[in-house]
Amino acid sequence: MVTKKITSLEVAKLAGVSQSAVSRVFTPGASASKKTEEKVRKAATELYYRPNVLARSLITGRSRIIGLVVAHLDNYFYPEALELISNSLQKKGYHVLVFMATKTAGSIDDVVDEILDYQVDGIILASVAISSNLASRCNARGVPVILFNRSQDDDRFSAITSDNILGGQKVARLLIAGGHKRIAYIAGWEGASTQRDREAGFVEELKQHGMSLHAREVGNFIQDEARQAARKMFTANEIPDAVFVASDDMSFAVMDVIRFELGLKIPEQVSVVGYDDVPVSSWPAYDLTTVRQPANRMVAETISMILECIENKKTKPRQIKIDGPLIMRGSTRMSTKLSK
Amino acid sequence: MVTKKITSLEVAKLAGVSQSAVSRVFTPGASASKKTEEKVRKAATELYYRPNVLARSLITGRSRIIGLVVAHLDNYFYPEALELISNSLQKKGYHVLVFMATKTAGSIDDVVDEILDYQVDGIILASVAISSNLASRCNARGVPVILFNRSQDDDRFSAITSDNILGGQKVARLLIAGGHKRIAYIAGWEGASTQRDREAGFVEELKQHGMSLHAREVGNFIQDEARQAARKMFTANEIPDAVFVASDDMSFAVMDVIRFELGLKIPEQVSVVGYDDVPVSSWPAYDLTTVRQPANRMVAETISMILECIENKKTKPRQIKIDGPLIMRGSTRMSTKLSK
DNA sequence: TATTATTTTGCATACGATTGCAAATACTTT
DNA sequence: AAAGTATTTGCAATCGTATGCAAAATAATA
Repeated sequence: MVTKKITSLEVAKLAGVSQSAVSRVFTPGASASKKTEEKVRKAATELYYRPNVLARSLITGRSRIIGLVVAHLDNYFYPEALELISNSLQKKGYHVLVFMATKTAGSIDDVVDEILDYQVDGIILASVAISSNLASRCNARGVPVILFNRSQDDDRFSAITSDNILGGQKVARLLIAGGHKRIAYIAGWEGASTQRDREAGFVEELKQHGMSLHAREVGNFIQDEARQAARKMFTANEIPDAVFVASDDMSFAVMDVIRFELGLKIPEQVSVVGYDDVPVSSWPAYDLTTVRQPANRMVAETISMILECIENKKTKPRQIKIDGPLIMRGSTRMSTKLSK
Repeated sequence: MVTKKITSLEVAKLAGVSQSAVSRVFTPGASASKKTEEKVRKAATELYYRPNVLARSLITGRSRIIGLVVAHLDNYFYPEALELISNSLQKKGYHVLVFMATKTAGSIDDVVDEILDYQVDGIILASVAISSNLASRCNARGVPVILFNRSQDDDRFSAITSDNILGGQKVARLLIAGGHKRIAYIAGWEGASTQRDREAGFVEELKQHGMSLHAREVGNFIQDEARQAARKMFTANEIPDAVFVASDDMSFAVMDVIRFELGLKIPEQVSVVGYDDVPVSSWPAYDLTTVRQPANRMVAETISMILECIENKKTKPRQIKIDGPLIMRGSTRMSTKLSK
């Protein structure tokens, strides 16, 4: 049932040339005459021959595999990013080996070790951190590591994020301009640089205008926790008239609580702003004002960065921040008429 | 900067044993004495040695890589499935090489060819079809192909789906029981077995009750097209009082049109039913009645099936249908009071 | 303790490709 | 047509590991 594997040797025999000739035909940049090329290609298609990528990798030392570690696939920003990443790499002849960074499946370090076992040419960590020790190992093996949507105080790897500080500032300015007086914040997971930067920019800008947070809760980038946070925040004595939520994903949960559990009007009584601009945000049922994370540009930078590092081993890591626009929608009021 | 690669030979030298001894320690099921195992492990950890999966694959003929082709990552059912698949395989020591099946990136056949180049042990096609010719090639090479959420009239590969015919029937029964008189359907892509089965079950059950479709449009599983379909359907002379939409993803678009563009009330004037039960469906802003596709069970079957095929090359392909419950929510009325 | 049965070990080969090197062929040039 | 230059081509080594085989070491038995 299982036919024997077709190797370059079989092709060589059929074409009446040496095995190396076959290899050269399939190796870009190698020399072969028109005549042999023709013979080889004919034999190859006849036998359905295709080079064994693994065998090739063994000798070239390059696998054309990129390891991608991703968490939070439940936040739609990541599937989108994954799709873009995979597509772009596919076009460049690379492919993506995916690893989930779940809490259950051991530490990230173990996952990265497994990735390295596959001799990947590079690693992209999407919203995931890495230990200093393992970072050194990757470094030592010449495997570039790129952080996507997460930065880390370690200049051994590149990090691509949106400009979260600026994003936070923009949100603050918008809410202040809208005449909001009791401005609150629902934080993401505090270990994440994205969370910290968004909050820092937001709070700093409030301060510039003589304001400070009226309330603050933590949602850890998890919808259930965001719901809890919203309940607590909006059943207090003096409820906020605006809330900035650290991610769109959490925002939806927060809006549901505000509207359907507590019966408050958005934006008349409460303005809500999110972060990411995932597709759902533009759906009229939410119509969420948010800061766009330009996934396509972030991915483009990530890809060109990782390929550059692969081509040229001594490329210096860089931290890149990409500005994203504030997308004004219906979840925030601009008028200064008082709520309540 | 880049330290030399650590091979089993280095470890062997340090441990004072032969290379094969090292190999045996790292090969499950091979024999090695306590003493050498100890020496080898010590040397290995000291040098941070880990076996090269690619080299191993070359000789064993098994890569422990599963190729996964996925389209429609924008429909949340698929990220969820991807996460489950990757996690389950990770636990079994396999890993997932992802390929996007975009319209832009050439045909599926080319993609599958690329997958085969990596000597994958198996292929999962999520919502994607494959040509008969290529199927034979996979077969000939002993690479099992499993269809996930899609079936095909070809008994060379296994297919795991939910029971879409039954699902369609359930929806019909529900809508009939709710007293709806003008029942419509918005179809997915007609090339998909899931679409065909859902519609077949739905229409058949209507027929059993002496009814037929009051209106029918095609959305192709694409939100924009679903929106168009809804606009057309609900601006006609006699609009439906219930619509079954072939996927949740399209349902959201349809609901938005019905409520926000046309100002109709759901479920008072129109009942809406979707298919999939993605997370958004349970959010109160949509609160969509739908048929659940039990992703975890579907994935579990997929994994056990593919592993079985890998272990035992002569496993016969099977078509598995998994029943999913109808999830009653607020987008359908049960009372028989007439709409309008 | 001698003999047999069982493990453990190292040697050498194989997996399927790439690539440096030298010989062979093809193309220029005079 | 001969000499010189540029391309092609095949040979053989190599990448890092697994594994059959026979020898060596150990354990079990008498």
